Amino acid sequence: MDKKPCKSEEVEVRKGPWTMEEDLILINYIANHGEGVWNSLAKAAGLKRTGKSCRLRWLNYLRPDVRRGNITQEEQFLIMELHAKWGNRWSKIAKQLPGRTDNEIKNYWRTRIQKHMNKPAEVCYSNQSDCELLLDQQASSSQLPCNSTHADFMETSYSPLSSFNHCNNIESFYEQHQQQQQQQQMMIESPSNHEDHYWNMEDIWSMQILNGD
DNA sequence: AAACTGACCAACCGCATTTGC
DNA sequence: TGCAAATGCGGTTGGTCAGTT
Repeated sequence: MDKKPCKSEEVEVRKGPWTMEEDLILINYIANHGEGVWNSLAKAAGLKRTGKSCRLRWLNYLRPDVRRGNITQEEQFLIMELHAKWGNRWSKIAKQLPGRTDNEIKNYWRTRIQKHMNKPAEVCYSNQSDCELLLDQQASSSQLPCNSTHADFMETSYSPLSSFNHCNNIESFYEQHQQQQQQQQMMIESPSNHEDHYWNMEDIWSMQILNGD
């Protein structure tokens, strides 16, 4: 992997995708010591990552309350509403969608919504009334009435995943996790040429399921 | 089957803000 | 009050994969 020597001290800094081992170390460390003070956390945990990288990994992927899976129509509706109100304030928008990260919303906006907005035939809102028109169109095709509020959505359609209790039996989880991966590997008979062990979305989901959801 | 293309998303980078001394 | 370090945020990049030619 890409490694750069640091200016002041010759410390290796890992970049690129996180391995399962690194994730395990980070989860374990935070389970025991809590999050925060990321630079010293990274050092204390023995991770060759920057504090920034650890924080990002934790917030966007490893946090137990991160909600994976497709953005629902109701969430899309809410994102569009909030973006019309606040612009590219992704973290602010993300706070209104529990379990979703600013990075995820930002990516979603750019790859899905913005793409459609650029099409000339579609409504591109430049003011509030245009936006409301678009939102009404969205809402009419969803389960929520067009005058639904954020609170309506939250009460009716959002059910947060129960947090996994990562303090307790994380080691046994990993044993199960690895066994599952091996079984899946055998089933699909796909040659694995990765030297590192990478996580995928399903791993995180199964983590939450295994821990009592 | 191979090459190409576009969509998606994890992770990095740089800058702004906050915090602690 | 000023400075350095830590943190937070938004923009961007690069890798992967699925679909198409």
